[in-house]
Amino acid sequence: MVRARKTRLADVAARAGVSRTTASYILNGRSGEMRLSDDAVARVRAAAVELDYRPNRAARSLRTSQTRTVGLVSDSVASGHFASRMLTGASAAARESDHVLLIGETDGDPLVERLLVEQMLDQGVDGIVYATLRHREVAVPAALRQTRTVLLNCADPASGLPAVVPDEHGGGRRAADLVAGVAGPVVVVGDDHEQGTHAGAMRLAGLEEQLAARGREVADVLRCDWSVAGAREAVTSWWGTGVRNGALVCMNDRVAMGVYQALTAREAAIPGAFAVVSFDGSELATWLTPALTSVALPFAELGATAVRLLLDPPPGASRTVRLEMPVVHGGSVPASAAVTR
Amino acid sequence: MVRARKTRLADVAARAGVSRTTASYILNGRSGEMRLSDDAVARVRAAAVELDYRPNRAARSLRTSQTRTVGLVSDSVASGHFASRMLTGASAAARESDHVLLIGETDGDPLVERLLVEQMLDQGVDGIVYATLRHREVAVPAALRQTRTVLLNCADPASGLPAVVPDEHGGGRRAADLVAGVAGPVVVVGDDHEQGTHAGAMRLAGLEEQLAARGREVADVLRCDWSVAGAREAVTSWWGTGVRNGALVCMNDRVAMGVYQALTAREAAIPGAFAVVSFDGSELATWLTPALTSVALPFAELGATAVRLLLDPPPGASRTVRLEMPVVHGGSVPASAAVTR
DNA sequence: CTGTTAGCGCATTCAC
DNA sequence: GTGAATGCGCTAACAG
Repeated sequence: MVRARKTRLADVAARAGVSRTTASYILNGRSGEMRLSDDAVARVRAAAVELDYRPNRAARSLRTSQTRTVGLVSDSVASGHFASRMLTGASAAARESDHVLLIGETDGDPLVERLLVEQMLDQGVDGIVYATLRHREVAVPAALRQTRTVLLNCADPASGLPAVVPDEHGGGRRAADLVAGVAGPVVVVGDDHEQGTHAGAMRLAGLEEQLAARGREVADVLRCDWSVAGAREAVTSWWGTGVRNGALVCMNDRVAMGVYQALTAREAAIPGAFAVVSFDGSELATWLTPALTSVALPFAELGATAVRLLLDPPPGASRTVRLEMPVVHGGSVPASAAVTR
Repeated sequence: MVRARKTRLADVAARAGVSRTTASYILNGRSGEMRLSDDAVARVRAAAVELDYRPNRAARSLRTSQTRTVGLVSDSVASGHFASRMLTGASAAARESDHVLLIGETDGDPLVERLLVEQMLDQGVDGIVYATLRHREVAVPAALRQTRTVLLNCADPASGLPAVVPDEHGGGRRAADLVAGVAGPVVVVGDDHEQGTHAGAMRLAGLEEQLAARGREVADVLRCDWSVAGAREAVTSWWGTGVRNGALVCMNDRVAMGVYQALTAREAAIPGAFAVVSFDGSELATWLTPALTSVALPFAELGATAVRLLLDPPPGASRTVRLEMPVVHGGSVPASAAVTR
C-alpha cells in the first residue's frame, strides 16, 4: 500500500509558473473568463498531467458544498434477483457525470430508513434516489426534503416528487398485442393487486384496453399470489374448466414458471396449445423451455434515468417519467399470433 | 426542498459555553483525554442534541483525510441475480461502522476498472473491496495499492491481498454428505473448470474427497456449461447409458433446473429415482418442484465480512477467510439419504 | 483543564 | 492577466 504524496493545486501552479488562481480557473475549464495566454493554459494543463494532479475532493466539497456523490436508498433492491440492475444503471449513469453512487438498504424498516437517509445527508450527497424493489406507492421520509430527490420504481402522490417508473400500462398493451391473434380464451394468471397496486392493476388495465381495441377480451383472471407454486396450483385447478387452448398472460416470470409446470405436467404444448406471455423479462424467462416471451422491466435504464434526472433536471416541471417495457421474444407465443400495431 | 442552516461545532461550543476544542473532544468521545468537568461534558452533549448538530464530513475529511466511505468495485456483481446480495451485506456492514458504501461496476472492462478505482481513490475512500461475480482468480489493478484493499469472491495470489471467499471445498464435502446414502451412482453435472477454476474444481475436489471417505465415488462427470440448456442436453444424452437411479450433483442451480427438465420429461421421479443436489442456494432452488436441496453461497455474509475485514483488520497476518456454505434443504434428496457427519 | 492558533486544499473576490 | 487574501468547518498542536 504505497500512497504517493498528493500533488496539490499549488504544485501545479508553481510548476507552470502561474498563480494558484490561474491554475484553478484553467483546470476548471473557466479559462475563458479570464483571457489567459494560450501558453499559460498549455503550461498548466501540461503540469497537471505531468504531476498527475487530482483535486482533493474534501477540500473542494468544503468550499463548494458539493460532493459529486449521489445516494440511492432502497428497501431491498440489491437483494432482488433482477431489480438489482437498477444499481448497475444508476452507478453507470453516476459515473458518466463524474459522480459516485452511495447505496444503502433499509429492508423496509422505517427506522433504518431514517438513519440511512440522514447518514447520506451527513455525507453531503448531492441528491438521493429513493428506490423500491416493487413498483408501488410510498410515503417518503421527511428528511428527504432536505435534498434533491428522485423516486425510482415508486411514486409518492403526496409529495409530487419526480419519479421514474416502468410504463406498466403500455406493457399491458404490448402483452395484448402478443396474444391478440391466439386462438382460444385469454386468461390472466396472477392477482391484480398483489405487491402494491401499481404493477398488477396497470398491467391488467393496459391489457384489457388493448385487447378490447382488437375486439377481444380477458376471459378469466386466475387469482393467486405471484409465485411459482401459487400459479401452478391456480392453473391446475383451472384445468378442470376444460379449456384446452388459449393464451395465458402471467403477471411475472415466476408465475409463468408455475404455469409451465402445470401445463407440461398435463402435456399441454407451449406454444402449440397455449401461448404464454409474462411480465419482467428476467433471466428466468430465458431458462424456461421454450424460452418465455416476456414484457421486460427495463431496470438498468430505470436506474440510469433516475440518476440523470437527479443530476441534470430538465427545465420543465418535475414530472413522472414512464419508461417503455420492451418485449423480450422467446418461443412461448406462436409466430403467427403476434399482431403488429 | 428545505435545507436548514447547518449548525457548526462553534455553535454548539458557544451554546455550551466552552471552546471549540473542548466541544470537539467531547463530541469525539475523547473527553477522557482531557479531564473535563462532568458538567461541561453534559452541557456540550445537550447543546449538540438541541441544535441537532451534525459534523461537516467534508471539513472533517479535509482535516483527517478519512472519509468514512468504502468503495466496492466489481465486474458485474449488481447485475447478477443473486450475487448482488454481496452488496446488501457490504452496505449493511458499512453502515454498522458508520461508513457508507460506494459502488461501481466495470463490466469486465480494464479501462473502466482503472477509471473507477481512480475515481474512488479521488473520492478518498478509506478502502476498497474488489469483488467479482464468479469466484475466480484475478489480477487487481495496480492503483489498488494506494489504499487498503480486500478481495471479495476472488483471489489474487500474486498480490497476497486478504480475501473473503466461500469455502467451495467444504461445500463439496457437504454435497457428498447429502448424497452419500443414495442408491445408485453419483454423477456430477457441469464442467469442472467452467467460469474460472475456483468454484468448479474445488467443489468437485471436496465432493470426491468426502465421497471417498464414505467409501463411495463419483461415477461420472457430465461435461457441459453451467446453463439450463447445457445441463438438459447433457443429461438427455447421458440417459442413453441406461442408468435409472442415483444422485445428480449439479454445479449450480441453473444446471439443476436443466436436470429437472430432462428428468421430468422422462418421468424419472425426484427424489424417488434420482436425488438432485446443487450449489448456489439461489431463489431458483425454491422455485423448482420439488424444491432443490442446494449448498448455498452465503453472498450477503461474504460482502459483510469483506467490509468488516477492511474496516477493522484483525491483528494477525492478512489471510484468506473462507466462509461456510450452508445447506439449504429442499425435497430433492430422499430424507433417508443424508448422512450426518 | 481550557482557549488560541494554525492549517487541511480549494474556489473566489478584490486589488494590482 | 495575475497574485494575495479570505474562509469553508474541523482537528490538534501548543500555550496558558
